[in-house]
Amino acid sequence: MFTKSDITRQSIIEKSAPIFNTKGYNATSMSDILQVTGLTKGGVYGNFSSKDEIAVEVFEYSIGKLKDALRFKVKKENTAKNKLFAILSFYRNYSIKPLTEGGCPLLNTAIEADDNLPFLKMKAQKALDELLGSLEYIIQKGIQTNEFKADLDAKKEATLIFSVIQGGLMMSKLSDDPKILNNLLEGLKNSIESQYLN
Amino acid sequence: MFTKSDITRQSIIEKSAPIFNTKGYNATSMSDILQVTGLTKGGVYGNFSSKDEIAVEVFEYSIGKLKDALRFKVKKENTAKNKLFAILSFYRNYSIKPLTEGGCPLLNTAIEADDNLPFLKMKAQKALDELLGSLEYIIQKGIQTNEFKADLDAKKEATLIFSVIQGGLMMSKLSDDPKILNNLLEGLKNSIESQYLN
DNA sequence: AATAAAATAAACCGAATGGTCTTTTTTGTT
DNA sequence: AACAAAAAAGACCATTCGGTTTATTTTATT
Repeated sequence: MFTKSDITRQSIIEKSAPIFNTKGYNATSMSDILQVTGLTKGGVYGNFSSKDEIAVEVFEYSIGKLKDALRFKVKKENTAKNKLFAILSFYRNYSIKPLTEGGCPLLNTAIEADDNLPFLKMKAQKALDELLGSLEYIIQKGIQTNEFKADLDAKKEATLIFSVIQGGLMMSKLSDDPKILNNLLEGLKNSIESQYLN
Repeated sequence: MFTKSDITRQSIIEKSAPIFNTKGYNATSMSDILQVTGLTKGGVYGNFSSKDEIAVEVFEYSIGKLKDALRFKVKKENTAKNKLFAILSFYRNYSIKPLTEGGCPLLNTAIEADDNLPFLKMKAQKALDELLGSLEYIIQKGIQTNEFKADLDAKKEATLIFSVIQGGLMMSKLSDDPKILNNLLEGLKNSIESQYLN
């Protein structure tokens, strides 16, 4: 059963997620969180011991949502090619319609945390490993089933695809132009079609 | 002639740059700046009207240094291919040996500023445009001189190269692993060699 | 050397920060 | 309905925030 505190806790996480993802960890204040949750300090600090703890759980919540959405789209496809295409299609227009307001939580957290917030950096590292791992796994499977060329370097290709997505996201968001990312995704699609397939 | 205040102003910018680029705009406090410059509030606010003004000039200083360094390396080469290679070589090990402590100021500023700091976002937008433009120009020139294939899409290729660099930077920095970026750069080099040349 | 101007020091300001603590309210159990 | 336990309210705290103001020192000009 869900205790009242479970529900409040989850509500704090869900309502704070867009703030952390938009303003970042440093610029998100406790009073922001109080405002968006409608709670007072007692209510929040009764359920979390610190802002850091909220930030960590918010990140895991946001990244979990992203992973779930990707998994859902990938699972529906049967070929490695179509699984990769599903991932690319997931990121189409992501710069203007992200899953969580503020853009990609991995990118945002990675940049903000890498020099100063080790407790968040660790979580982001793990998330990156998992996402890259999934991508690599799909490609590896494609090779094993003879759908993809045998000499493909799965890890290398996974890294390339993900770097294009993340770099493209940054550029599209900065330029307020979803086409930058979308064109890159189209390019990836073409090169998968022309270079991966047997 | 340089007035005393010119020198102090420049010294504040240069000494603050690593802090802004490492901690970000929000996490950099005026007292950080006082500490690193050895000045007091009077000394700093006599030369700058606000923290925002310092942040903007620091960004332009850091991005200027990056552009200068790139220009210097590019100018030494005579072919479009070698100019592109010079750019790739500039980013080799950038995640562990950046020009300015804290990594790429464009990437850092883009991510922190895009939702909340419009005055910095504008500057980062302009910097991205210029860097992409230079890249595109090199490729375009390569096409015009018949060094590169005529059907190359210069803008598209420039965007792809830069997205890989920026995405790779993020991943290398997050994973504390320069090889991620270096391998991507090597891949870019190979694909320029095999797909651009006539 | 005297003086005017530029630059810096240092005290001060109100507002906001993350966090604590006690009191009150809400909840589930009997 | 009574009561114990859990949860939330809200006053309170020291510290830090960016920024202002006045006094002092340093610099350049004569």
